[in-house]
Amino acid sequence: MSPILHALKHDLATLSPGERKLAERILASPGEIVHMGITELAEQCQVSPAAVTRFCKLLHFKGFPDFKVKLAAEIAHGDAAGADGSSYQDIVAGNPLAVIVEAMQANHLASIRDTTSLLDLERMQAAIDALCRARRVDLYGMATSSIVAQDFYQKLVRIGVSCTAFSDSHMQITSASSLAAGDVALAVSYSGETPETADALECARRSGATTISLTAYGNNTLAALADISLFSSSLEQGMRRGDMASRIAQLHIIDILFTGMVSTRFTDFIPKLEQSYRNVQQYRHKSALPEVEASAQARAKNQRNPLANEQKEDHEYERSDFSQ
Amino acid sequence: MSPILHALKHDLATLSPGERKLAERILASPGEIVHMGITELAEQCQVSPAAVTRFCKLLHFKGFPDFKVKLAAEIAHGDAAGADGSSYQDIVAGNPLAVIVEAMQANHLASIRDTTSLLDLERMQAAIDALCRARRVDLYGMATSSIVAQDFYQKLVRIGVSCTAFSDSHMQITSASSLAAGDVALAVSYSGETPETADALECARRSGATTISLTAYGNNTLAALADISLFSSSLEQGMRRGDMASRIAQLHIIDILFTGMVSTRFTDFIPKLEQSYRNVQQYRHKSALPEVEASAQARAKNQRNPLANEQKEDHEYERSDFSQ
DNA sequence: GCTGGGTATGAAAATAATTTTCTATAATTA
DNA sequence: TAATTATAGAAAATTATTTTCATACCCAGC
Repeated sequence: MSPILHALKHDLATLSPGERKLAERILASPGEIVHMGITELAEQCQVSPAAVTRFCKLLHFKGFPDFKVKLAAEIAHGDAAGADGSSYQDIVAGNPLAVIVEAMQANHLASIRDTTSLLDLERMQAAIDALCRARRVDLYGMATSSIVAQDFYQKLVRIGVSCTAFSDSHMQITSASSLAAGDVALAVSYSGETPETADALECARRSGATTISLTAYGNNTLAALADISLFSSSLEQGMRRGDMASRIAQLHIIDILFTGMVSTRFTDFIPKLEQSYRNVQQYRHKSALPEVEASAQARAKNQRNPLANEQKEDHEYERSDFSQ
Repeated sequence: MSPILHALKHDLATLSPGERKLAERILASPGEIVHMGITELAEQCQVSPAAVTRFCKLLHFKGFPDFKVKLAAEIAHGDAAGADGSSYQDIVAGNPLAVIVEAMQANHLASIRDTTSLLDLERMQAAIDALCRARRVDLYGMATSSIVAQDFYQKLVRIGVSCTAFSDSHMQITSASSLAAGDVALAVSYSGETPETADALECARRSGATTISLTAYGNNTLAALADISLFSSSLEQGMRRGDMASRIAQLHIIDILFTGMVSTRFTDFIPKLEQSYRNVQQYRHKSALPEVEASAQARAKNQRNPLANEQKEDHEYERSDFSQ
């Protein structure tokens, strides 16, 4: 099921009566909703059109039309399940490797696709702008989410943005306390309910920083706390180890943020980026175990003589100038 | 390509000038159109809004909103970006965000697909078996690749595999020296030429450990050094910032390795996995800033009263039992 | 049982989006 | 050249959506 519908079902219990009527109607036949006007839907649920708009805002959409378009995209994904494997598959025990591989691919592909179609470009742009203007950037995340924070940290350091990504929650708070207006704090959490991360973001907010959250789609504490809330696709109930797909989706968003930043301030950032890679190559210590090179050369077919080796290396630096 | 876009392209020649301008704009980036109003599209094409409505009617839609919803559903099917399904797009400067998003999606989808199809299941299985048998696992990776190593580290710790993932190259060597036969060392590097990583893997090999490499596809030092070499998809030449896609692909492989391990030794690993998540919830400290919860509640409409809040939390633990 | 503060909700006003109608102009043909 | 038709915009009309505001409601505290 699509992230939107999944989130709806999840939140059903916490919604007000009017909102629940809407949620139930939408879950009953999402395909019809996308061809309705706001008035029609409101009538069918015996609520006012205003309630529908409110409801869509609650779900973090810009309004009813925005909701319709995103919903249409998502239920289209669901239809395509099978052939290309566009729907999430749970991962269970004792499976042959081939099945695991297929399921994993399906999950990862679906989570990237769903995340992209949920994306709100304006909010994304707002986040990019804030990050570009920031004097300092703080990144918060625990456990799985700390990986995502670390990843962004590495990227930001390369373009000379001063930033921290402590995985220690005390340090997170300490750092958050020293933020100022114009700075940015970005908090990552799959559930959006990790207390340590929420604390840090709240602390950053009080310090006057612009706060950004990156969580699974749906209503959660972190998203409510943040000035700009970004979402990755959420998985169905019963999807154990959903954090694998979510982490991929979150990195996908980080990549978009980062590329957006570089694109926005191209002339500032690109030289720094290039320089940082050149310097890593230049100042890198040569192998500590000289024999490694020799034994590796003997085994690697493309490194038969020193000249070929040199050429390969040069080429490699150019080609993968942004990679390790 | 979707039927709508296909029909548009087909009819291009027969359309009037104004209509052709619209058709071309729509074909240029269908993904943007679905988030536009009729006025915005009209302006960009320098035609009147009336022309847009006429155009939609011509295509047998009820009107512009109807067209948008149907188009959204269609491009969701075939993911407009990388329509052919498998070609990488380079990421350049000064692009509008929508283009960046499309390119990023295309790259990530392609890199997961390509990686999967490159997969050698036998080697994969061999790696899984070695990892399952290992008394101890060492993970090596610098910079970007250290993220991947850290990620695997977190997963392995959760199932009680003793393992290390130092990002300090001295510690890597130190740890590698103390490995024994039956242990496993896994080295991650996009280029496969990172000297520090190669040193560590070589050292591990000399200690008698089974060595596994995870690099971009192709001949490289690391792959030559390893007993089992695993590959992620490599990007085309000239692909700058290829490490974004490569990291996603490498995590994809890590996920397969991990799931394969859990699947192989299900009864050993699953209880540990579950227990580790339960313990994280149980021993977690409550929010250090009590007001956070209150202020979050005030903002999060789905947490309107303490009872609903409790219910939500309980439910949350069950649902996201494997996530932060 | 009343009071006060918050929540939920709809009515109506305001705004925005879309469609229709009407008209003008340019192109085409008899 | 005049009649005809296709094209396309301006403006009006319509419709859809959002916002604002007022009210009713619920529940805790007195």
